[in-house]
Amino acid sequence: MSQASAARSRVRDAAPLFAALGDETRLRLLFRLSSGGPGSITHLSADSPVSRQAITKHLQVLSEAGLVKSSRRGREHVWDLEPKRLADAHQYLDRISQQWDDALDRLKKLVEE
Amino acid sequence: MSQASAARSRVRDAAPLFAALGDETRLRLLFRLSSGGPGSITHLSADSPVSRQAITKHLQVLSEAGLVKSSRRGREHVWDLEPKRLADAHQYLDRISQQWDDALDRLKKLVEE
DNA sequence: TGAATGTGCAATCCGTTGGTTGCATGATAA
DNA sequence: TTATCATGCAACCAACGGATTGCACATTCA
Repeated sequence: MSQASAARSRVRDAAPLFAALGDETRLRLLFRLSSGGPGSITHLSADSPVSRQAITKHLQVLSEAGLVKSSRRGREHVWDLEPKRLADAHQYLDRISQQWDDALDRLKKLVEE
Repeated sequence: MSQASAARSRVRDAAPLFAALGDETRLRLLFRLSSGGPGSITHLSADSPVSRQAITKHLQVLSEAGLVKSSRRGREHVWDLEPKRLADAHQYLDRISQQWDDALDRLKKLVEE
């Protein structure tokens, strides 16, 4: 795979991931899950100002982005974090800032010569 | 400030930041700026499949999120990265994964007792 | 001055999204 | 078995977002 097409597929993977993080309700859900542990939909929507259905939809979005996963326990659906995916987001940011630092270095050397 | 309200204001700050990152065209712009250095609107939109106006709007969004800044040079507007803001995004992710690790530790100790 | 270049502004379009409400279904506990 | 509780499904709505086009304005260069 060429460098350019690798960059394209990175972007295609990263955009929905960040988009999923780009909503207050969803971020609150993530904070809630990371501090309070796994929980059912009803449980999670009890802490929230919006309706249960809204929470369901948000969990769906987070799930499609790979940030959470669910498992059945009796009649409940219990949702939990998927921390690997957070690490992915980290990596994308690293990649950008690394490129940036490299570019600055090149510029610096160019000026110093 | 209480812990809860600090968390709320973090969320309010982080959501638009991630939302700005959650678009393919904008991510490509960031990669382009981080690897190719600063550039004018016309320059940046030359590399892109979408129109110049679209690029302008995206730069506006990135600017409101604090990820880029512009300066005039003659009749051009030159846009550049604002790397501090990338570091902010890093921090938010750190906070979530840290909380998660802490929660896991607590759970572990609870089970071990 | 006049032509070319870089940008901004405004209107418009259409798909997506965040949210709601109402009802149906499926599992559990008394 | 019959309430009850946790979800799912569907329709609907208002607002937002990404993109386009057309035109105006400002700056520069010949």
